[in-house]
Amino acid sequence: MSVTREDDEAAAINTAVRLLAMRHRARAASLLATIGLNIGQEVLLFELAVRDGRTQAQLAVAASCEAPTVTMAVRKLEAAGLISRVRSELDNRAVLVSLTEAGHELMPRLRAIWRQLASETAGELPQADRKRLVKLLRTTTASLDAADQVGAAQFR
Amino acid sequence: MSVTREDDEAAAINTAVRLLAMRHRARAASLLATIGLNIGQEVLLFELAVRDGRTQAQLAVAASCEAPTVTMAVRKLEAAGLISRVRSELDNRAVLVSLTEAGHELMPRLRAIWRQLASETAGELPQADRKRLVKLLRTTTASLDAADQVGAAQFR
DNA sequence: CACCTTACGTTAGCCGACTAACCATAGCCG
DNA sequence: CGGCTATGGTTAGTCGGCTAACGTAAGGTG
Repeated sequence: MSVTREDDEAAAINTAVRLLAMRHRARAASLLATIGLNIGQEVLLFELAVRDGRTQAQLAVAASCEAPTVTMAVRKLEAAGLISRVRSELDNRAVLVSLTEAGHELMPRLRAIWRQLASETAGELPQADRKRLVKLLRTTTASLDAADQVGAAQFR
Repeated sequence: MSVTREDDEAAAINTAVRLLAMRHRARAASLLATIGLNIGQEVLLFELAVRDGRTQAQLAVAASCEAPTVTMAVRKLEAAGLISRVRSELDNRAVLVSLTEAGHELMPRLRAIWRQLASETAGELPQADRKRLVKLLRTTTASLDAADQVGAAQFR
């Protein structure tokens, strides 16, 4: 058996991340379904609630996903009547996305679901641990980003 | 603006989890690709390395995913020559999955990649924080599991 | 023994995320 | 001005995960 202590630690970290990711996503999907949303759409709604009338490209950056993902999500949100899309007058390529009245009205329920999910995730933790958790999650995410930059840079 | 402090905390937690999940998965996929693996397959290989000759149903439980997911992953791993499938003699429904020679030989490289990923994720953290991170991830995962049980129980 | 239920595995179909390739428009610059 | 490059958005196709439904085998029970 050539499994070292390091292997065990690596497995512990990687599987812990993977399992939380799966559970959190699954639970989010389940909760969002109760208000007729699919997962992935909520991110855009939250972003638009903060600042309306942004382009899809801006939303992709804000949501930290790719353009085609935004295209599909935005299309379904529009079909659901929650957002509207209008061509920008300043840039004929760009599309400005805004919350409709229905979209605005949905936000309170969406926020409630988001609080519920966060509570189910970390609600049992003491306040200090919750802070720590978020901090650690952000640190590790940033660390992975940096590694990915380097990794990608090798192919230039 | 009806966004409370609680909403902010909820968003902080949920987005932090979501972002780490995305980055970690993406980086894992990128690293696994260097040894010809697709994401999702590594879990089964690790499980088989621990105990060989398990049924797909057992693997599904161990990998914490659903049966059809195992079916597809196992099929591709077999096509890649890394595992073999034989019908169980004790139970004609079951299929026993085992690592092939090639599968065993791949493990060291797979472990190296897993260490690399864990290092890129949490390598910059002091040892104590790494411990804390894993503990927090597991606690939150368990918490979500419990919530999901309750949530699902409502439909009975 | 026959039946009903449970368990294993597969198939079909859906969904969100990605990449690659494409079209159209903007913007820069010789 | 003409053309090159960069940018916004869409389309097509892939992949992993899920649920639902199916066929088959095992196993308990009347």
